[in-house]
Amino acid sequence: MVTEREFLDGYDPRAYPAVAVTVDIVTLTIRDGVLNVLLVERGEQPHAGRLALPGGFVREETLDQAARRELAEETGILPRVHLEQLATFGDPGRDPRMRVMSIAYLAFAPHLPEPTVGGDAAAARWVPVDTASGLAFDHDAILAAGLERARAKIEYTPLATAFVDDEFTIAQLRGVYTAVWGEEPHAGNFHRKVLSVPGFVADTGATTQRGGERGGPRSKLYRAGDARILHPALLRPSLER
Amino acid sequence: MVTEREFLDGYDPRAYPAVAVTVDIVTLTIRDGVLNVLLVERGEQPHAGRLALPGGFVREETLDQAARRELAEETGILPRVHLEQLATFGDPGRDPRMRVMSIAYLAFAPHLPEPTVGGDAAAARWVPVDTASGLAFDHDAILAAGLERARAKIEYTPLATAFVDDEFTIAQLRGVYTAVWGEEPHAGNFHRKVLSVPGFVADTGATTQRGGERGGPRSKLYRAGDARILHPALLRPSLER
DNA sequence: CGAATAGTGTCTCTGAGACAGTATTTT
DNA sequence: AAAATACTGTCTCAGAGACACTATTCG
Repeated sequence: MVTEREFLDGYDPRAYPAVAVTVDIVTLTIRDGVLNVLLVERGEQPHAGRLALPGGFVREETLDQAARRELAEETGILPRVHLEQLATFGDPGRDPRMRVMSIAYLAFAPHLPEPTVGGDAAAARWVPVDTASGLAFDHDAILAAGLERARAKIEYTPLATAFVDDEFTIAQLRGVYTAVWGEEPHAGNFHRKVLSVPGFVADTGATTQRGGERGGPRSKLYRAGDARILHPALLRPSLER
Repeated sequence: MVTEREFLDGYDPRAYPAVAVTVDIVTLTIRDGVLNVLLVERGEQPHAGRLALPGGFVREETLDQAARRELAEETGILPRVHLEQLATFGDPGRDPRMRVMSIAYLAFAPHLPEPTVGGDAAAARWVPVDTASGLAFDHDAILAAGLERARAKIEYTPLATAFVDDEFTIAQLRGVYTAVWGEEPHAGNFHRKVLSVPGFVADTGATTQRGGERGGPRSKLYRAGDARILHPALLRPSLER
């Protein structure tokens, strides 16, 4: 990594152009069957009034801690959120003021109430991903990277369970795939498949209190299983193969 | 990302603790059937004398450009190397001198001569990944991340072709999978599979000049095809399913 | 010649997807 | 009753893996 000539003990960091390091978070959830992303409205220039991903400076903490802290500040506490590093965006000029390295994180959240504006954010709100464009800075690209990661990740990991409540039905889980992929898997085959993948879901023995709103039997309730990867994977129908 | 209160127009970056930003590169190649990684020997403290991943400071350039530039400086020019961002390592204390954000890159290189020590590196050399441990800083973890990425990536992309010459035989391609995965796919099934995946390889019409060293027919020569993803994928035999 | 290897044939088993059918619950 | 939905049965086809076989070329 750091080479000898450039980074001697006597090296003075202040002799180099300053670089700011931030984390920006693509937080996804599903509301009314639609994939939503958490955005904040910028109050200051540049890009005042535009929507942006929540984020902030990295302090004396790990990057993961920084992401978790920022997310908690924006939305109130988030106990069971899945967080993972996505990619780092640091091209010159992405922020007009100075060089900013943004370490993007991806978060999968279950359905939550409206975000509590506890932190810095002037106004944080959920926005359907279809209508989230024209974001500040290069956040359109960061969001796109997060969406693609999420779509790929629920294929071979049980992370779709991070979008639903602790106990859920197979139909609710299917709703996650429908919302994230933008297309509905075949209900019957999906059902059998989910139950056949070892460790994906665990039966609770309970069922829902009533059937669907427009009829239908009560469904069994499941919990997330202990598998960390899905074998075999659930592959997206499209993505021309 | 950057919030209003913390990053006003009058914000003074020098008021914050300085952060250095580097790129570190996991460069993989195959030498004599063994997966090797490019390492440099550190001349200065900390970790003087230990091996480390090559890398250096990010200048006024994109992160991809920084990685490509550093790699060229360490190894002489690299025309057809595949480079991709891996992850960012920036926990406090990973460098004892100051906060250093390292944006790790992964490079797939065809077999190359010994690296030309054109750049900063005191001594750069290829090291079999099996024997590459005890690296400086947190480079063991970065290397591990690179290896796992490489192993997964050749499953569903044609990037294994980045490890071989422009024209190659199926057996050479199989050697790539053997070296990267650490286990040999079944020769006959591998052969048929590679030819059956659309766009993985393209027939050149030519064959090798002679058969194997210990006998066997001449093999056909192929070039990389135009596929960017492999359908269906080549899955690792192990990785208990 | 004997050994090694390229490339192909074939069989079995798993799993994906299409489709249909049954049971249960709603309005 | 009619509609909706949970869940299951069954068929077909693609593909993975095991194994065997032929053809070619080396020492």
